Amino acid sequence: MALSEPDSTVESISETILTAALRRFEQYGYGKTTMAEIAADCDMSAANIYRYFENKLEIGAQLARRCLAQECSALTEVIGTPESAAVRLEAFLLGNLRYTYERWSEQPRINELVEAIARERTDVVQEHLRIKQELVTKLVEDGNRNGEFSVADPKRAAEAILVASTVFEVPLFMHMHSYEKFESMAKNVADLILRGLNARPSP
Amino acid sequence: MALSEPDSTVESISETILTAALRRFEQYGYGKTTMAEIAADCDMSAANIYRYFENKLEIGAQLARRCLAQECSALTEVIGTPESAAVRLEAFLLGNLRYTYERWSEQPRINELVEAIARERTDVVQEHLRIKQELVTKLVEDGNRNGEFSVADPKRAAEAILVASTVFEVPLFMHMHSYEKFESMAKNVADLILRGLNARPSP
DNA sequence: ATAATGAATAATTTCTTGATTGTTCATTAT
DNA sequence: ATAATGAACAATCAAGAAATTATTCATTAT
Repeated sequence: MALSEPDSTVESISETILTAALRRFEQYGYGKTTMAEIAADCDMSAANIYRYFENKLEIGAQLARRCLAQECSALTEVIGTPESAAVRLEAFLLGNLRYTYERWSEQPRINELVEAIARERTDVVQEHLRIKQELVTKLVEDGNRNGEFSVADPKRAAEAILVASTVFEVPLFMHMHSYEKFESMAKNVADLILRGLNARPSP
Repeated sequence: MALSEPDSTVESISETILTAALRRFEQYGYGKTTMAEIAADCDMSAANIYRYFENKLEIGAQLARRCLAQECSALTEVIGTPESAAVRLEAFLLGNLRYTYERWSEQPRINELVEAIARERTDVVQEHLRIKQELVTKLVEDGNRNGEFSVADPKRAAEAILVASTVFEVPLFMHMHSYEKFESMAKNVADLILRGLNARPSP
């Protein structure tokens, strides 16, 4: 059961603990796994974990950070494509949705972790949103640069875009519609954001 | 304690019950008020309430419907203004936010009711959203008519607008920011929706 | 007939208590 | 010194009993 980890630097031991915790959280959920179990998986005492992590919630927070960072890097790829900014914005919204939905439907346990963190470690979520906003800001600036967009305040626009895509980011909503319905909603929102409502001077 | 209600039609008695229930729900919350208490306020037995309502949840559902209908009529007023469609759309988003925020901060008990209904009577919420979508559809069509907007599918656009304003409709989010912050977010979203990201042919 | 009730039942909630678990710390090993 | 532990303590959780409450229905009033 023990994870093989020959090193014994603080980093590698922390890593061992995180890996063990993740395995437990995935399989049994955050609430049901005990510090003693995590410790046993690492061949150490529960008390010793506290030399590496402040408490259980902090272990959860670090894992959640990784999980969310993974999402961000997936979205970064989507955004880094050589497509038009418009296409990439829609891909961002759809990717956002896909990630949330798949985590909700395929890893309900991990989702339990994310919800606990959202409740008790607001800072982690805030930071995640900040990073996402940076991503979108970059995308909008990109669109400005190549003439697709003409947005005066890209940061402001990025914030609005994130706010508008809240439904696609929060697992809580996922039970309300089918994936297909959400997909159609995301496309509609992308369309709305891209074109706006204003009439254009017709040529 | 009894509510004065001289009539004895089914409607008036139902009304008496609803009024008593609302007073209890406002003061003590949905969960804490008992059918016996509501009945006592109406000078009748708990059993008799079941001659007028299927069960406690149905009383809650009817009150929630009224509460939500009140919101809709407030928003209808906002939309019925002789302002431009753009101004009215922003007013709609801000009104939406204001209603949610005030109910959350000033009537936390009633909010408890709304949450119970959202969980166990999805139909009531769905209907509310449908009506709201109609409102926005009208507004968009209005904008189309007077040349402010040029939206091919107003219903579709209205759906997207509602989806994009989810944060302002769900009490659950209200604790995340101050009212001022939300106000600024709503304005940003309104701006985004109205103008879109696309570059316009500059005159 | 219709309206209303009290008593009976079923479902929920609350409370209590024991066990489990997170966390600390004095002590032991390396 | 640093790393690790077992024992102790406090907080939380779980199970089941007790009580409360929603709901039904046979019966009584109007």
